[in-house]
Amino acid sequence: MKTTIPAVKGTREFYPEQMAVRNYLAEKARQAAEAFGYQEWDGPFLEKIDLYAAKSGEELVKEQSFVFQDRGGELVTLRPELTPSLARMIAARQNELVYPLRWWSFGPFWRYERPQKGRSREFFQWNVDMLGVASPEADAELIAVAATFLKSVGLKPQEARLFVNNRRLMDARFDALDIPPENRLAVSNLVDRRAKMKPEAWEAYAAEVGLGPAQLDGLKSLLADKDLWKTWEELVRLFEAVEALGVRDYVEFDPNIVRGLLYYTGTVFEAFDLTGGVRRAILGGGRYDNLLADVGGEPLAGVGFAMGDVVIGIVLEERGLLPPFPPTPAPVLVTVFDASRWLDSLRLAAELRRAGLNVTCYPEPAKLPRQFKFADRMGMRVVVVCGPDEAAAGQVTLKNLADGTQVQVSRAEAAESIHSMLG
RNA sequence: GUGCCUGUAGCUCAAUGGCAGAGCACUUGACUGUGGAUCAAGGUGUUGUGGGUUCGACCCCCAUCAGGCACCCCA
Repeated sequence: MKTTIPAVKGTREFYPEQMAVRNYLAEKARQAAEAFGYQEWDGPFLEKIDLYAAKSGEELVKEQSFVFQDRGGELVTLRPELTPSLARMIAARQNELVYPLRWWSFGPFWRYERPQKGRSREFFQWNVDMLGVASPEADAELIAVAATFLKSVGLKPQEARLFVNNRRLMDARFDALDIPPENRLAVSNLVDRRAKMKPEAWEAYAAEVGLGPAQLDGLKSLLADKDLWKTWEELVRLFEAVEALGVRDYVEFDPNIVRGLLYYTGTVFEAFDLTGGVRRAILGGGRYDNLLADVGGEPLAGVGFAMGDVVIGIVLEERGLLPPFPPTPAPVLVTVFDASRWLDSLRLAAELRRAGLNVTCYPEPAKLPRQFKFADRMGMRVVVVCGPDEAAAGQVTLKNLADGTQVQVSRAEAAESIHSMLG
């Protein structure tokens, strides 16, 4: 026992019940993306570190990447995000691809962080992007994909919501407050930080950033103005489109959403759990119209979002929204009565499989109570017994574990009876 | 990278500085052709590791390792 090697810090082990959750999330993500016509794609899991040097934040590359030297001496990293791979792959075939391009992906990512609630070092992320369209209506579609997903996993508008803002709007308002362009990043960070700080500390931070009392008052009333979006055409059109797409109740304007990533140029949005639990964003995204040009491609407008599997998993777990997953994919157990009937049980199981059923045959002769208990604990629904009595009569016994009833039928019609028992 | 908290049975956790325990789980039986419920019986620990204080340490002190939570950053 003492010699066991623990799992790597920040990784998660997917026992069958956790694997079922992961597959469930991936499947719901697929359905939401495909309902809007997005194509599935993926990039490499290993990339050269240089790919991220250009556009990702300094910290992401220098502090949070799993970097190592390969045998050829090259510095490679387990991918910490997908967007740079997306930009490269699109730039490489920019003239051949069909626009507007709608792509989605679900796969593993790694970031060397201190693990905590909602954050692990190895996680899965759903990415959805549209390139080639610069309209607010395109932004609205991405928001609708996200809202469709939230709805499909059972989250109601009063439980989870997408908060939307626009960087150009905020920049215009910062200008109106005489906040110089070189201070915008610092002020954006200030806004981003507000929810996590005490008011006094936040105001002290504001002074540090260089805001005067009048500017601070202006900023505070700006951030309190829930109707600010009505003054900005892009957002007016976005909300009209969101309404037309049928997800308006999942979307709300919030001037406090700015997001950390540098490459967002217009619309930005984040989804949060409204019911407490986790204070982290479930998903986040926005418009990035300069990214392709920044990696050497022709200018190409883009909008997209990413959702990690960890936070949404916690939210659904805490809200009791995860459906029950049967432990086994086989709802039928064929018992082995004794050694003399062993091979016949194998034959019977094979017959049932040929009839389209997923069937587990108990792997050895054992007392029936043990075999029934096994079926019960594995969540099976029908147990098939073919002992000496049934065999002599050419029949099998079928027991329905849900209600305890059982019937004897001829072996030839066993499969059909089981099908009808399973509904 | 910074701060706080926690390491005791397979799991969740007790134990004033004085004999290391309970629940759950597990195995067996009551029930040798039928699961869940109930009852009974069964055994499991280098108290994370190394040192120190003490007549005596799970408990106090130091170091170390591991984990959790928050910050940072972000999905």
